[in-house]
Amino acid sequence: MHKCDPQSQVSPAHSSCCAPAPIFALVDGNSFYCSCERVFNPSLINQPVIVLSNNDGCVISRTDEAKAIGIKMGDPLHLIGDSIKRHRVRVYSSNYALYGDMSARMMATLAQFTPELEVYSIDEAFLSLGGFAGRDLTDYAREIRRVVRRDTGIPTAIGIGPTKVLAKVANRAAKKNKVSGGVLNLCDRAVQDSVLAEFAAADVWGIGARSAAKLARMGVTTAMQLRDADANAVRKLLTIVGQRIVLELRGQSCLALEMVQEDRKQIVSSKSFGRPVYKLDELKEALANYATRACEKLRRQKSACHTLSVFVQTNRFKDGPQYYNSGTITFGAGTASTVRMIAAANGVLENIFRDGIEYKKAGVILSDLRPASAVAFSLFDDQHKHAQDIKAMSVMDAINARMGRDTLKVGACGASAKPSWSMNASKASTPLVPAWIMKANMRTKCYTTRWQDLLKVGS
DNA sequence: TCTGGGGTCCTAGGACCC
DNA sequence: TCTGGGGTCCTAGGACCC
Repeated sequence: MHKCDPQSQVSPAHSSCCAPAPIFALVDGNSFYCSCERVFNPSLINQPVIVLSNNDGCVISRTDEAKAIGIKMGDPLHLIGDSIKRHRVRVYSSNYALYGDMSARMMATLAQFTPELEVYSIDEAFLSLGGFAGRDLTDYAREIRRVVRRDTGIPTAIGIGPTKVLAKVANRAAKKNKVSGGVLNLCDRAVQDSVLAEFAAADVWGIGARSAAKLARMGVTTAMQLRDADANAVRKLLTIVGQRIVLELRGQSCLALEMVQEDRKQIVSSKSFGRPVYKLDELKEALANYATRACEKLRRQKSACHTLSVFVQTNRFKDGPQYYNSGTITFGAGTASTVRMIAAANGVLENIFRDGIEYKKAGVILSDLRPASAVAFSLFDDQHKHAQDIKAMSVMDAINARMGRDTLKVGACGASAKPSWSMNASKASTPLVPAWIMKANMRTKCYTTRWQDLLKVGS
């Protein structure tokens, strides 16, 4: 991520004399996951809807109607059962195949409006509108909203500002303030003043709970106060990150648009188990599956991994003895081989495993990633074996890409058939289901990515 | 019974070298 | 034997984001 050091950077980032002053728009899908569900199920419109995290654990997306009855982000499902029943909240397991595809459609639509686009997350994109300064940007943003809605079905809010942080503020304010029509332009100083005065410092992008508490002790509780605070004092309190936010609030752009997606520096695959796990073999099977996912990502970005970490842990929400342990192994010559990774993960696991513990979660972390093309061998590495691995993996990837995920997999992942989601929650905890299979009892179909799930009209 | 998963960046401190 | 500073690299932990 490119960031200007405000210490060395006296003039703004775009210092070139002929380049237009930067203008950012942040487009954000409203209640994105819920909106995706609504696109394929119109009966959800105007209803309270929530989407749950993995294992149907807690709330990660909610519609305005769900917010209105007091359901909060992160609420555990099992604590809001009453409210769900009373208000007939429609509840869904997350369906990332669907959301990922809807996201791609939204981004493709946005790309029609500017060549300079940064896909920031699954439901957000920054657009550079610096080249459109001659136009009425509020009108332009309304047009963007209209077309995204028409072509994807997703409602959005758009915030405009001279910096990313101000565009973020504008976006949040646009969402809250219904009269703005989903668009707010914060390029004007007077508008900035009126919005920032009412905007909580804790809601500014980059200010989390810890930082908000520190600022409050300084007497800073609004975004306006933060903007007008002494930048050096803020730096002392919140490091350079906080100082950058102050400058951004003042309209000095420190965070640039990043159009190219850099390769990941770390790949994590970890999950809580659907049921308690005690046995080494079960952990091995779970980790084999996580390592498989991680290596697929690794190969997709054409990297090789030089460090593998494995961790296991108990349920941190449960009273009683806790256990966490992790171990690491390094590869002299980097690898992206699922087979090698699973073998290595097993080795680490045997070192950190203790008998008689109720495990709740495990995972693998691949780090020290470097280009696969630059793997360096020592005298003792078996280069022939390495070449064979690469060939085997590319065959496996090709088959899985054509025939579907896990058509071909390593034996250590377990032979268990894909579970049937028609089973209910209580049955899902029978030992027949592998521990690493996630609970998802309320998953919708993959309308956009599987032929057999295509929506039928008029039948 | 039931509480997500996957990322990034920054800083401080230790190890090591000259 | 004692004393000293400066530089780099690495890692763990904290904080934040979606």
